[in-house]
Amino acid sequence: MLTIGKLGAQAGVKVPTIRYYEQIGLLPEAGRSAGNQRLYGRKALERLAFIRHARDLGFTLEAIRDLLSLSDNPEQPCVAADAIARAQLAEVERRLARLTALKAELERMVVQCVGGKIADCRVIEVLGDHSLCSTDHRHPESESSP
Amino acid sequence: MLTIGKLGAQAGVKVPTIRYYEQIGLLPEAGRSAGNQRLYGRKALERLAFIRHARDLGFTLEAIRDLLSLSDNPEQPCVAADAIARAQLAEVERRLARLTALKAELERMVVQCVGGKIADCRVIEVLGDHSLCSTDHRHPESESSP
DNA sequence: CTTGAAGCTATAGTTGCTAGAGACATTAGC
DNA sequence: GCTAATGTCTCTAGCAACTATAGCTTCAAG
Ligand SMILES: [Zn+2]
Ligand SMILES: [Zn+2]
Ligand SMILES: [Zn+2]
Ligand SMILES: [Zn+2]
Repeated sequence: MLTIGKLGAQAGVKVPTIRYYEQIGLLPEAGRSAGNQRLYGRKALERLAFIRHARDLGFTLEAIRDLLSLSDNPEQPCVAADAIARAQLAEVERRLARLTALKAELERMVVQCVGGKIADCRVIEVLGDHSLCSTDHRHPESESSP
Repeated sequence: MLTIGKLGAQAGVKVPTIRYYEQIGLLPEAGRSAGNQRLYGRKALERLAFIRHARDLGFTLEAIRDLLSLSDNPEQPCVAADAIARAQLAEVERRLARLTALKAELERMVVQCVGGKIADCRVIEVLGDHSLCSTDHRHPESESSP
């Protein structure tokens, strides 16, 4: 049996994050010790490691919630899980495309600046005028982190 | 003079976002009409377009705040602005590297799954065990959107 | 047996907006 | 001139996915 701190250390997840996951129902309520401290077993560690890994791969908590409930039914077909993964792949590919364009623009900006006064700075100039950009990098819609 | 709606349409920024930018001090308080409605001139439009463009390029509002205050002093040297742009470029490059690794892992996952039961699903399996991954894609630290 | 680390709850803050409620202003049609 | 439809006003609350703080209690080492 692991305390929350050991569990977090094993899974690479901070203690408040574990409590947060429990609060939003991603982890089941942990059993408690006599002194009211959470205690975890091997299954909880596996589940938390799954969450951590999926987060590392950029899945949202909502997607992870679905993946977890799928993995709780091992006899079901896996098409739904695969669809979630493919959607995540598509999302990553979209971000990749956008970041590639951003990188190109940022490189252009910093390379073109010859380093004088702000009034002549190419960085400031380009930021003020998208028509100076070489690509259409504008923000289409929603994203999030990884 | 533009109302907030026209300004937003011109700059490609939603009305509540403009009010939010004013609230956090990124835009100066706008003048008001007799009926207490905000009115904007050409300078406000330029400033808002600058913000929008910088957001599109992934700069944080904090970075944009600094860039704006730099651009308000046109006689100063531009090294600080260039440093902000280079930091943003570095950030984009870090995200790009990470997303590239994620893409590889996700592709591996979906390709390896032969589509049977959840119990045999490669997607679920890999999510549960990072040692099945081909790269070290783990989340080092902070990120945010672009 | 004492002390310091680790745990507990509950609340609030982060970033960059977005959505809603309910009241006032402006504009278009008749 | 009047009314209805937008547009704008303020204020508050909510989103993701945590992180931080405060003020407790419990546990483990010396
Ligand atoms: Zn410069
Ligand atoms: Zn541009
Ligand atoms: Zn599968
Ligand atoms: Zn992995």
